[in-house]
Amino acid sequence: MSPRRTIGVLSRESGVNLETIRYYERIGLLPHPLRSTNGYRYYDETMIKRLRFIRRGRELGFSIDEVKTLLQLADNRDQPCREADRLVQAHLVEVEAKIADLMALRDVLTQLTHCQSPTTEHCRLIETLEQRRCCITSD
Amino acid sequence: MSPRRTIGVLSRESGVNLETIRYYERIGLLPHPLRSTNGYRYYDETMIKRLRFIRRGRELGFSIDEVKTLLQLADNRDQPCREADRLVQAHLVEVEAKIADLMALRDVLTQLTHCQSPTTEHCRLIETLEQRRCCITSD
DNA sequence: CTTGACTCTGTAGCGGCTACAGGGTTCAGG
DNA sequence: CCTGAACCCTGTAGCCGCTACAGAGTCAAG
Repeated sequence: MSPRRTIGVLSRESGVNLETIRYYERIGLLPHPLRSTNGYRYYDETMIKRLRFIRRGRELGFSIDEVKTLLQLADNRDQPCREADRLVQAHLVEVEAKIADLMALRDVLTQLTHCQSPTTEHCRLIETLEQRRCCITSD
Repeated sequence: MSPRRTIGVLSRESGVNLETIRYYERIGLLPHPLRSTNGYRYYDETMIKRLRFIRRGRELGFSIDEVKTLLQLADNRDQPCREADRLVQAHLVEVEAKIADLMALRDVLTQLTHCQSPTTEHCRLIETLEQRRCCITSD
């Protein structure tokens, strides 16, 4: 008999932090597992898959709620793919907006680098913070 | 006599949320203002500048602690500009890393869009979450 | 005198974890 | 049989940077 899959084992197998697993259970992202008489959680191997699914979804930047939806979609395979596609599209729009924001920010910061002023009296950054109307236009 | 500058007025003048101003005072980013006998905070016009400075620093993505440092630099103009430059550089590195991350993410997401599968049985996103090793390489 | 707009303090919530404290359990080595 | 390490448990608090109350006091216009 292989040793039973406690939370620590599952954590190592799935690559998800042990405390995070308990957190996911608490917020309803993971089902309540079986408990031994000593109160320990024991998991079957389907939980590894489920946690990896969650981890990948999070790595792709989906929120917990979105991951929850995706899990439901994965569990009910007869539903149309449109919902998943919609999530991806919406997320893609957000990511692209964030990229644009950061690139504008990068341009401003680049202009502020390599200021060789011996004092901050004429420091570009400080002057920018004090005088400019607004560096980032959107919002 | 113009009406005294209460926190609400300062909020409107600086573009910083009223509750945020109180929060900044609490964490030591803003000095304690004068108080009237009724307990109301009253601000002089230098506070507008200070708050705008903070707001712009935040818009540029600097953390509260970094903004605190920048405020000190702005207050002590005889110090070399190097410290400010160092902050900008470090921040720029972070921003560029984040852009790179998001662009990789965008590429993955783009590949996942426009899945026309009538069910999620062969949905690209779901399959990706279930099967792929890892979409984002770094970490 | 009332009404409504302001102000105050203190605390709790957001997301997504992470890190304890203070206890119980299990197992291997001596 | 005992000890100690390595687990496990619950519950709560902290992180960041705000934001949103509740419940109270204050002020000025009509």
